[in-house]
Amino acid sequence: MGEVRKRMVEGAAQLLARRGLPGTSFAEILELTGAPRGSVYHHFPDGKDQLVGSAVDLAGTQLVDALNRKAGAPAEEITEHFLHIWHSVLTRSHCEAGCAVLAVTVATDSPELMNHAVTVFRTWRGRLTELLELGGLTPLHATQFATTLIASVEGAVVLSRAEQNTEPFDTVAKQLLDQIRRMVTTP
Amino acid sequence: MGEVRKRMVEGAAQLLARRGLPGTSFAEILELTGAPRGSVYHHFPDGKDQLVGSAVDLAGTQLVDALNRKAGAPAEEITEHFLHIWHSVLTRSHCEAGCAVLAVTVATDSPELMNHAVTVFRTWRGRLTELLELGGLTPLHATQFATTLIASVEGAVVLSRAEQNTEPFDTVAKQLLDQIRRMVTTP
DNA sequence: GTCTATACGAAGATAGAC
DNA sequence: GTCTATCTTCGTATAGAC
Repeated sequence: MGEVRKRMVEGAAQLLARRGLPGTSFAEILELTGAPRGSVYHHFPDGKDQLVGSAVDLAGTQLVDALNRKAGAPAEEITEHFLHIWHSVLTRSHCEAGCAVLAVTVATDSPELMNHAVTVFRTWRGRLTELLELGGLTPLHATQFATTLIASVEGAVVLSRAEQNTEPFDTVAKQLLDQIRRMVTTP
Repeated sequence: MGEVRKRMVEGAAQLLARRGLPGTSFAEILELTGAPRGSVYHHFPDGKDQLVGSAVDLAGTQLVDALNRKAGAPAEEITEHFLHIWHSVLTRSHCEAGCAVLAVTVATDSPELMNHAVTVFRTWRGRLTELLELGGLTPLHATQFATTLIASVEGAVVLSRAEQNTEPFDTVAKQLLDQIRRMVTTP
């Protein structure tokens, strides 16, 4: 896997999160990464869809990798970690960035690209469910809470980005933590 | 307010919800509504931003109007109604449509348009807070839950649309109802 | 692998007649 | 208010040399 290609995929993921699908053009990616224009279709013969699809996959695996670092921890800690990751996305970008995968789902017409996004969402739900179950939740609670956690955080990130303020996110995060604590203490 | 203009705004709102900001082009709007091409810049002298901004405003007021029909009802019923509205958006469109306001926030570069979206989100939070408080919640619980309700539902709609299935939404909705019931019974 | 140049199409916007 | 025609910009994609 080439170094240039990797930088382009990372750049695309960043642009998706910050400016959405229409804002993720070749011109912007090349400017951001300094990659050579001539190599775009060398690395991505299928064009933009292939590049964006790779960026979605990258965003997917990055989050899974981050979650896996807490494998075996109690469900409450898994939740805290998941919330921390997304809080960092907001703070590190001064509330300019959101979720690259969500950005694709609401703007693409390509079934191919949508499949990438769906796969990532499924993977997140699946892995989060496993980790929560490993962390002490019943299988039912684990699946249900994993879904709510992802949905709520995705929505909270959207609200906080719109407001340019982490307050909406923090408010939602607090309630999610309350919820997981109740689940842990009263099974 | 002209009849044609109204149809164009409604069409834009629908396209935003279904195909996102890039999919909401003049050509599509004209095809969908049958409006005359020649009158686009007559009704919207400031072009696309003005049209999309109006569509966002429309989506905003439509939801507020729908919520207001339950004014005075218990908090649990307000919550059910809010969930029902968004569930209908999914089922009526066979999971093809989502939230027009969210679609704009993650794809626009225009601060002007973002302001429209932020205002709508704030209005929703504000009105929902009032209705929940009117329905028996403490002021603190009302603000907090209003934010969580909007964030969770927005995220759940995204997941369900991606999956082409209301299951993620239903899972999240169930937990939100559990939560509001706990808030009502244990103040 | 990378370059320049360019074709092609889509979408937003404008001009001027009716 | 509505029409046709046209301009411009931008973004994707291709061609062919180095």
